[in-house]
Amino acid sequence: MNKMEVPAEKLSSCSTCSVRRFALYKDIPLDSLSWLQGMRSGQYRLSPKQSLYTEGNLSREVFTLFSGMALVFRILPEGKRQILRILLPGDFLGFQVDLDQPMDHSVIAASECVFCVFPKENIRRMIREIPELTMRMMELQSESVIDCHDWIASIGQKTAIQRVAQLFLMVYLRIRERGAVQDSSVIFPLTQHDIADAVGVTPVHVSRVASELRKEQIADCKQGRLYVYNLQQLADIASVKLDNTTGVYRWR
Amino acid sequence: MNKMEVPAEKLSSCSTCSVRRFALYKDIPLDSLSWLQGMRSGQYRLSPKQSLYTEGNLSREVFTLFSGMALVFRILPEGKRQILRILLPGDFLGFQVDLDQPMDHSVIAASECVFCVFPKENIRRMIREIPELTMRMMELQSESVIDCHDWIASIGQKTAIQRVAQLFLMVYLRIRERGAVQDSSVIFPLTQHDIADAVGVTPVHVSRVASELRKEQIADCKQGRLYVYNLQQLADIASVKLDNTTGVYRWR
DNA sequence: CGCTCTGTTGACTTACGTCAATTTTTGTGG
DNA sequence: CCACAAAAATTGACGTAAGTCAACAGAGCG
Repeated sequence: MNKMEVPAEKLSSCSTCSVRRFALYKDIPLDSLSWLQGMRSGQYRLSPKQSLYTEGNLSREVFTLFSGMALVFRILPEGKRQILRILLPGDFLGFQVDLDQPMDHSVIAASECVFCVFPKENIRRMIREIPELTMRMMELQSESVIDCHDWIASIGQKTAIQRVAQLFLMVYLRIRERGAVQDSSVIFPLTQHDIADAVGVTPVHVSRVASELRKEQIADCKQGRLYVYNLQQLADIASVKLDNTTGVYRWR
Repeated sequence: MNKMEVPAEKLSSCSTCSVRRFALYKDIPLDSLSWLQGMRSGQYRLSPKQSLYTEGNLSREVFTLFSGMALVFRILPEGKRQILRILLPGDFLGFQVDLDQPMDHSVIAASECVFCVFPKENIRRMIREIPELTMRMMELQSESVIDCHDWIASIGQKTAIQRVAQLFLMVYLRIRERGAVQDSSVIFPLTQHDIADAVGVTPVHVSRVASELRKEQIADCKQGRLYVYNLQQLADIASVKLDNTTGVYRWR
């Protein structure tokens, strides 16, 4: 069996959820949280490499990643894989307006993952009943499109080292928002093969540019962690303008 | 002055609009069309190369392309341009949930264009007042994300000729849906430079792969038109699976 | 302890980029 | 409608970033 249901007594609770502020539900008032939790049908636990759902299949559920890291990807007819999105805790996935449309992508766990599960009908009900949720939903979708634009511009116009640098930067900053930086490093379970499929180069070449970044003491990724030694230089290489007007470096 | 307001007596009318079936408003009941038209603040006419709005600026308006072809793009710090979306009649653009967020992209006309203009507040009102519009809005956003996924997978994993073939195919099929095919050709005002910036290769190389497709009698693009002589072969080269279960070739 | 997965490194190939000269097409004004 | 300039496309010679192939070295795991 692919994914495991988390037993009822071990389910995490929405009211104390530390990643709710990144989730679809971030603006739901505290007194509605138990109602929200009632909408959730459960949680799935996945081990690395296990699949949540697959391209071409229907899915009756949508998800919020609760913990771990997961990959959204497609397999092309020639068998090549393109990674489309890197999922971090709080990320919402699997939503489609048309319930009977097959998924256009697959999802696998990159590390040990827990997903919160919501039947699609519940999501539709939630959207209908809570107008703010509708706006939040659109906000998330708009962000998705903007992220896609970043990704397209990176793959379309940048060199291999720039793309890898941008990927490292993006993941690092996103994890940092979640407060999970330790000694300027973050958990990073992707293999170089995964990175290669994300940025559209060969694994061998990823190895080369990664060792370049290591040699220059800018960033390193080893033993499941990503070390960023010089954020500004990493951004310069990626040719990304960091906004640090607030004292904290931000993406745009 | 960049864009020209269409004078009131020459405005096109929503009730007879031939591209409404592709637009955000496609499911609005006929008796609400004058109300819809009241939400529209006017129309802009743009000549080729003129800009509708620019990355980094705020925009108080959203748009539906009524006629012509336009390009959504970004300029990267090094001055390179990545085209992110090709706009056809009926396409909705410029929407963001947060009214004070600057645009993440720019839009220019590729041919003579007319855009329907809606103040953002009106769109928000429309969404609030017409629940079906909300769902339709999400549907459009989901489609946008799927299109982005197609685009990413193409430039991430395919060769230059495959990417160009996919672009030709996509544009051809989308225009064909709109019923604007003549002698197996469609209006196509993009230059090879535009194509290059869309698929992430050099204009010189676009010329080479285009002449390859011409030599093989598969497709040709000249004098502002795109000729598709062999749709199936074009799809094969692009490595796109066409669905012709309905007798008509469709993208997925 | 051996097996598999992941990453590294070197030699060689190739798809695509760059530069530059030339032709063709498009647009504009007389 | 033609003349002209500007823009777009083509072609060839040559350069280079990244791909391919292959051997090898650690790391993780039963």
